[in-house]
Amino acid sequence: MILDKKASDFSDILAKKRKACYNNLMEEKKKTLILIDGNSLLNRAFYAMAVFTTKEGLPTNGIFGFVKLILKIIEDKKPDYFAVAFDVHTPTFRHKMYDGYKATRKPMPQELVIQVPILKDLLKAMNIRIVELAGYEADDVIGTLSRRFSDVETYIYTGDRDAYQLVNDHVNICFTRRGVTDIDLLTAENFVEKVGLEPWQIVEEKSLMGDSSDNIPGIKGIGPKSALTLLQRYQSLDGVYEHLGEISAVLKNKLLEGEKEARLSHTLATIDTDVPLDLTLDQCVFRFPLPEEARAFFARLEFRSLIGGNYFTETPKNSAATAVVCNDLDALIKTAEGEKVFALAFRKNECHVALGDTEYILPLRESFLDNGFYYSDLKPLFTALFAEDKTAYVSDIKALLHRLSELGVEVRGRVEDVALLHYLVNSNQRSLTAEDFAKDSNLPTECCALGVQRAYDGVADALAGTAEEKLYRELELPLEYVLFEMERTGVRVDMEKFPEFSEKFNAELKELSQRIFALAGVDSFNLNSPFQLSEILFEKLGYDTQGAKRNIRGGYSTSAEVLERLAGEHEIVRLILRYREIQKLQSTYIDGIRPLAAGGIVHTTYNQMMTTTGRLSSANPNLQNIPVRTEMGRELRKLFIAREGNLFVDADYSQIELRLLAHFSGCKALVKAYNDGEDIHAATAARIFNTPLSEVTTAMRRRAKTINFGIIYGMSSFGLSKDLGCSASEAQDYITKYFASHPEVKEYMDANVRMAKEQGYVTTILGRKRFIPELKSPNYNMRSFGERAAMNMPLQGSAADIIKIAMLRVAERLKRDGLKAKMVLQVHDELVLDTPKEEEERTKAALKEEMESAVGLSVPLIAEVSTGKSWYDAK
DNA sequence: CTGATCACG
DNA sequence: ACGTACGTGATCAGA
Repeated sequence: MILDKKASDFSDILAKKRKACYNNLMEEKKKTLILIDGNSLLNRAFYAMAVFTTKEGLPTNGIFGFVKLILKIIEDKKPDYFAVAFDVHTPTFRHKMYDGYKATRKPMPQELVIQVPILKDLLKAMNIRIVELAGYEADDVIGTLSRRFSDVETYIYTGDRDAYQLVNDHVNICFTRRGVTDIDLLTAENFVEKVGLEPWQIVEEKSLMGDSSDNIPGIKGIGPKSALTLLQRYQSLDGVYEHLGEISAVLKNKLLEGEKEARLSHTLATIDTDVPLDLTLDQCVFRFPLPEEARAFFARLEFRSLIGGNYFTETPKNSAATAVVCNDLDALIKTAEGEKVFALAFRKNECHVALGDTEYILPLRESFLDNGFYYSDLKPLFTALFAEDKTAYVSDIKALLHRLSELGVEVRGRVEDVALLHYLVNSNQRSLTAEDFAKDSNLPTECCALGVQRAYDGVADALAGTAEEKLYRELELPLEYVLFEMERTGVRVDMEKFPEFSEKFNAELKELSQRIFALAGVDSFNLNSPFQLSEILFEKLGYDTQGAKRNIRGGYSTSAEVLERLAGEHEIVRLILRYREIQKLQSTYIDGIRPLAAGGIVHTTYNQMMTTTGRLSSANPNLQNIPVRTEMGRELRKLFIAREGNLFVDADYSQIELRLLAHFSGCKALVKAYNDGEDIHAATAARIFNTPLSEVTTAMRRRAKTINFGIIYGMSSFGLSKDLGCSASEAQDYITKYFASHPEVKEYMDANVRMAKEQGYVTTILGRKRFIPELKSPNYNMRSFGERAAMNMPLQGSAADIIKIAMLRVAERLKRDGLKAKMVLQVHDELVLDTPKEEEERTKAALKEEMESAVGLSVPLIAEVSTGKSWYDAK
């Protein structure tokens, strides 16, 4: 018996139960009405998180936050009636009465303005009533409805304190602080306790103290404190003026002088609860679940996390999908043997296998007490599944290969990876999980394996014959196997060296901190706290901040860049810089890596779906940022050693991105310089400074080198000036000169930006795409960022493409030539092999050849090879 | 859980 | 008028 309980049936029952419960509540209780101040909450939601956009560049963060709030309200309050009120942009009676009304308010940013009409459309799709009336604000509309519909329990959601005045025995305020998730509930019972006043006194309070956000004047010199005291004694504005005689002279004077403003403010702050609205309660009926159009709308807005929820009428497609818990492994293996295709996913403590339209859930046990299977029990199942005649659909093949290799199962059949395929379609979305794919396919999360398979089918059909498909099939998918081998092999580390470094570093840290404390004249402070350090340097010692940037909490930056400017004059700053350097080496590289090097081997994880450009990234530990730039840091590379009897063979692409720039732009000067084997930075200097090559000084060469880097990053004069240590105008001068002497580079960069704007994306040498929605942003900084990314990605991404090709070729070549070398590291433009000494020369030659012939460019592609017993020596 | 800082290409 | 190089990951402090 395979079937234990049909999980899908089970979830049906739960859904029915939930609905029954919901209906019961509705009948017993007073009905519930939700009123939302649309503008107020959209604002809150917008500013609560960073702007994010859809793939096409439409900002949606405000809408997303708003919708999340609505879904939470639906869950918490189970509303029977629902309405969202919006302001209409025509002058209201308040503007007519007082020119200054809301005059100080900042206009909505463009990114928010465009979200308003979309939010309204979405609310319509969700069947939620929108109310607005020219000449009135959302507040007035809400006030009116809250008074008119008096036999329902009303909850008003707003971030505007004005609405407090509406609280009564059937009207409650849900006040949102910081964003929209932190909600403060105000009711008739708790109001006085929380606010210190009666609801109606809010108007009295505002007429005294005013309201800067609405630019309501109030009385000059009266703030929240005195307003509260006055009202607690005399209740109202009228009461205050009736008892002027009892009030101190100073305050009395203020009150007399400001009486006119106070009376005006009173009217402005009073919410109109009698707006001529033509709306009945029945027109605000809210129905749950939400209509299917709402789901479609969510999908269009790319609200991936929301479309899978149980908010909607039904799951239209995929109704054939069923999930079952399996407890008979043998029967499942039999079933599997009869299938040609399956999907596999891991979720929580479960292994999911999809065969046909059925998803089999195998609970995994960690201890004797758990139910389910031990992982090792699954070996026969996996052996059957990964047989030659079958195709597997999975969502992270490399992780799977590790799991299978632990069990000793060999992959004989075909394996497809949806997550990888999806990454090639949109590199802006970080690696997706099997559950994400279930959501994408409108499946419940327990059908994650089916989700993987259906998502694959959907994407693969759409990609047939495209560059993405080719990249996937010929580059990225085969590379998964190479990376898997690299990770599994790992890098040998010299365990004996850790304590040596550690002792040296710790002793020096101790001494440095003592000297720093003494120089600062304090017992001690936390040197690792930038905040405490800035207090010592810039407040206690009073050093010149030299316009150092302030960070968010008002402290001055203590970055190396700032400290280095002070180091010349102050011994303590030099010591701090040295402390920082050693602390970094100790914490990140010694303490960080040692525990990950069990058995003398570190196994990093290469993430193949992380970056927007196509590069790999490395984590746990990150072996792509081992120090090299300073001698002390570089010493740490002695930790990484070749295996017994072996050597590291290390090859670096020489200036690959600059060579790609020459190739893509066709810049005659660059192409010629590379083909003639010139020193590229010196040659650039000669052209920028209009000097014969023989007269280029080292200083000129250094500048040219910096400029060459700047070009690759889509440089600005400001950024360049910072690196060059010159003024922005001087830097601009260099840029002008560079582009004048390399006009093709200018054209190439412009073309990249233009293309990115026209088609929405840029591409690499292999056709890898990066979408750049920032280019459509109304925000200048975002757009500028997009332009720089458009200039950089084709270079950085093509370099990534090329080294990936090289890795495949090297792996094949080693196999073909019967060499025992193992690839162990990739650092963007560098490959490190661990090779038996006897094969050093053959391996060196093979590595260099394969790397240099990975692609044909209009300039030579050079890899510089070296060898050594440690990574330190192999340079 | 975010920001500051700093390691790499 | 206004902030700024491109791409990553790890650690620590301090809400």
